Amino acid sequence: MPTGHKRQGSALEANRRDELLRAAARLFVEKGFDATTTRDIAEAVGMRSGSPFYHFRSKQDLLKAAMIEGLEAGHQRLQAAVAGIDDPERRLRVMIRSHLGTLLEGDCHAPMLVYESRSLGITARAEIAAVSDRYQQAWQATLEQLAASGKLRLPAKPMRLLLFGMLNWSRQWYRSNGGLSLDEIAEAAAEMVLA
Amino acid sequence: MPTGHKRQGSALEANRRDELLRAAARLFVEKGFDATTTRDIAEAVGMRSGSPFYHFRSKQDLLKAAMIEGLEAGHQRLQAAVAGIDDPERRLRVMIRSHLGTLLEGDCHAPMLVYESRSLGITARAEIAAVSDRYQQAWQATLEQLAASGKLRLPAKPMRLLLFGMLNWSRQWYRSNGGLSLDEIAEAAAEMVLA
DNA sequence: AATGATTAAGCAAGCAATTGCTTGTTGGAT
DNA sequence: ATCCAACAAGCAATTGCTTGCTTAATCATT
Repeated sequence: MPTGHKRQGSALEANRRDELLRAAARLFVEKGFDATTTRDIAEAVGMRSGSPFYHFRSKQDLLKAAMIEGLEAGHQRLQAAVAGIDDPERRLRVMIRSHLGTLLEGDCHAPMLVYESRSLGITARAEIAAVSDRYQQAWQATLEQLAASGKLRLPAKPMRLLLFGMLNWSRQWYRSNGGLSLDEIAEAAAEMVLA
Repeated sequence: MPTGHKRQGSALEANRRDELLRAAARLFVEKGFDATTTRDIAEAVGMRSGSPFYHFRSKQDLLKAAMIEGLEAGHQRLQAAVAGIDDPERRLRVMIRSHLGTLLEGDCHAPMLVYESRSLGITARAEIAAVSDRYQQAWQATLEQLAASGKLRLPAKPMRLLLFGMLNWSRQWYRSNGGLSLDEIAEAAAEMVLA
């Protein structure tokens, strides 16, 4: 493959860096940012205690990178899910289901890292807020479309805030093996939003 | 005052202990449990770094006590608010407003400490869960009453979970000086719950 | 192709600061 | 005289992070 874009060294580098990112995200969500030591993260990927600092300048940098990566993965998943769906009601239902998926499925749970924002400096917090805002705007647009045709029980903005509360808070009580399924939660939430 | 139940020494003790509890609760909510040092707490009430340990055996004990105190204060506020209200719809509205009050008004914000449960040992977590359950049951009862007369948009249990999500998550975006007021949030939430 | 220079990636060791908590002591109210 | 409440001082462990070095892979030049 003479036109390969990556030398082997670079590929390995990216892999290890991603491993660190994923392990850190998992541990941060599991135990919280402060309760997770850089030694925990290193051990999780089989490195020595100081080695992660070759890939990331600081522990906070690691958190910031994990948050941005997780937010953008969720954003792309959302965009892919709604692609080609024109009916706004149907689109909202798909968005709700997609959001619950990134929030509760798999082992990453990256969106919940946003809750650890306070561990970051103000400049990093602003970066996160910018990425997060783009995600919110996709929702705002769809909700306003629904509100315009009288299909929402509340104005778009308060509705968005309350809806995100319902969805995000589900991380506090959702258990994958019992109780409501993701589809059921999604349908229940949609039921409350739509008039 | 021969029948006084408290000597002055005890009264002062209780005062200082309560000061510690309130300061700790505020700091824990503000910065998180791990990011708050026992020195922060001591300084907040004008003590030296080791003195809080005269009143509390450990930092975790301080958190546990603050959580229980906050939860029970909220519970009493709720009970007082609904006393004598028989109409279940009216009672739910009052409960929602009361819950938002304990959550967002004043400077204590104790209910949000529940989110710091993971910093506790399992036995302490169980104690907290027990107190928290009593609070939830008051809601469950009222919601079931409403569901029985067909006034709920969803069955009582999922409705309770989603409702608490809407309300508790409001701490993430509510600002006392702009946007929606507590009364407006309460009304919007009630609107979504009731059929 | 062979050789020397450079770099990527990580290890070993440890530093400086912080942390929760303990110990022995002291002033003041009863 | 007694004892509550707090102080002064510091210990032991942990923490994020740094430094100097090693190993292997890559690159440039002959």
